[in-house]
Amino acid sequence: MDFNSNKPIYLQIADTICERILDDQLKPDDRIPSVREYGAQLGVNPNTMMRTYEKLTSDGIIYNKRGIGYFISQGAREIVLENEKKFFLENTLPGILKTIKLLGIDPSVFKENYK
Amino acid sequence: MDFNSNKPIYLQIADTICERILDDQLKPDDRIPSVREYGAQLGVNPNTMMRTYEKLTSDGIIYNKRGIGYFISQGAREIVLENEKKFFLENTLPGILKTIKLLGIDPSVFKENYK
Amino acid sequence: MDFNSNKPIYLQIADTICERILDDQLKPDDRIPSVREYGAQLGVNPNTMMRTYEKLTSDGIIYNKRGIGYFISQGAREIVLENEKKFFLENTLPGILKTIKLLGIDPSVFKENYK
Amino acid sequence: MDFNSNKPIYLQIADTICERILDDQLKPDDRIPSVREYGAQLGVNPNTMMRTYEKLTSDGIIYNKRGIGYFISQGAREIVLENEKKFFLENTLPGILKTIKLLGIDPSVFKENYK
DNA sequence: GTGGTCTAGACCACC
DNA sequence: GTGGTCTAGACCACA
Repeated sequence: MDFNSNKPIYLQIADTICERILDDQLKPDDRIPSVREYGAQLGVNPNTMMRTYEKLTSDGIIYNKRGIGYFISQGAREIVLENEKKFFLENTLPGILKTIKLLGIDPSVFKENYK
Repeated sequence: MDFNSNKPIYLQIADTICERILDDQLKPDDRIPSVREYGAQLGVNPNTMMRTYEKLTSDGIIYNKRGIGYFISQGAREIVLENEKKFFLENTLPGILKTIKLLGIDPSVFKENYK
Repeated sequence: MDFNSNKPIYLQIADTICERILDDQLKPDDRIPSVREYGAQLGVNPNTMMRTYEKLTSDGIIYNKRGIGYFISQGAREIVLENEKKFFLENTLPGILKTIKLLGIDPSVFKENYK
Repeated sequence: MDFNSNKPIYLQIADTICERILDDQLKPDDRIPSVREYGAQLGVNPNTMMRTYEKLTSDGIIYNKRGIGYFISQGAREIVLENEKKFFLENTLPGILKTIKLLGIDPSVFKENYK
């Protein structure tokens, strides 16, 4: 957690969870800690955790059983991958291409540094 | 101008100016419009324009003649290039490599889409 | 059982029981399963079942013999019918009329879909 | 505002705004009050207002200009109508039909009471 | 125990 | 002035 980042904490936490899903550390129907528990763990207010969980729920990545807790959705990994892929191709890639062209950087740096 | 972007408007405007410098549409000692004029043009508050000019001034990209206006600095193009190159190699590149690896994107997309 | 519905689970279960009463699947003095048994059947906490039974008891729809179990009351069917009729005419109907008027839905959809 | 309703306040407020949109009291690009102003008006915490505005934004009904305020979206009325129609046909109608059948209510009550 | 909603008050970036 | 995020603490319904 970077408390000074310009990226909201609740989204940073969401990202962390998404990464764990991609890594298969979190699998469908796994329970994730309660807002209170996780909040205490991270030194963050339960309300902030709640915002994270709301966001992930509306994205279909986790689901809720009332009074019990939050769980990873069935299609979670696919949704996360899809989101990130989309974000990359739409937002990141065009900027990159424009930039390296402007800066005169050879596009093969990517292949060379790719391992 | 994208008023809903998460990127501050004043930085979006700064970017626009930097791009014109890179394109040689703006050359050293060219005068750029006053905050009022430019602001009216873009439908933006003069205060916001002022922040743009302050930022570019502190970067050494433009300079001010009191009572006359703002002008492109001598080394402007080089500074802009240098800034962007540095930013790209330090901040953007590592993230890109990590991401495309995670998403299973072939690094040759860059070469293919490069024109 | 829909664990994500905004309707409490204990009320969903109560509704299920009421429907069986209306259908004559459950008749006066029939015994209904114990909270443990029924709870296990539905994958629901016995506490939740208890709330269902408490609610139905206070409505006079079921009654309890200590140490033996819960049973359907004599007037159960009439009570359920009465409750639902009252609820419908008081709460549901006015909202429906307002809504279909606003949405421009023809009130004959009811007659058409009624089978 | 009904502070004792089981429906969250922030959703009640959202509904109010949606109704005004349907009534054409609020038209595209109209500004709605700031979270502080509207909150004070309704005797509600600005945070609660914020939740309302977040919800409506994610539904595409209003949009935000940073530092300026929230405004009605172009397609707002259509979205609201669509949402309510969908909700009615999917959630409300089936229950109604089931109920009136069970209760032995003649479906022509709708036509008769419709004005 | 769990989540869901709400308040009060704070700080920040941006216009 | 605007929204956006966060904390602390409260109360409630539900399991």
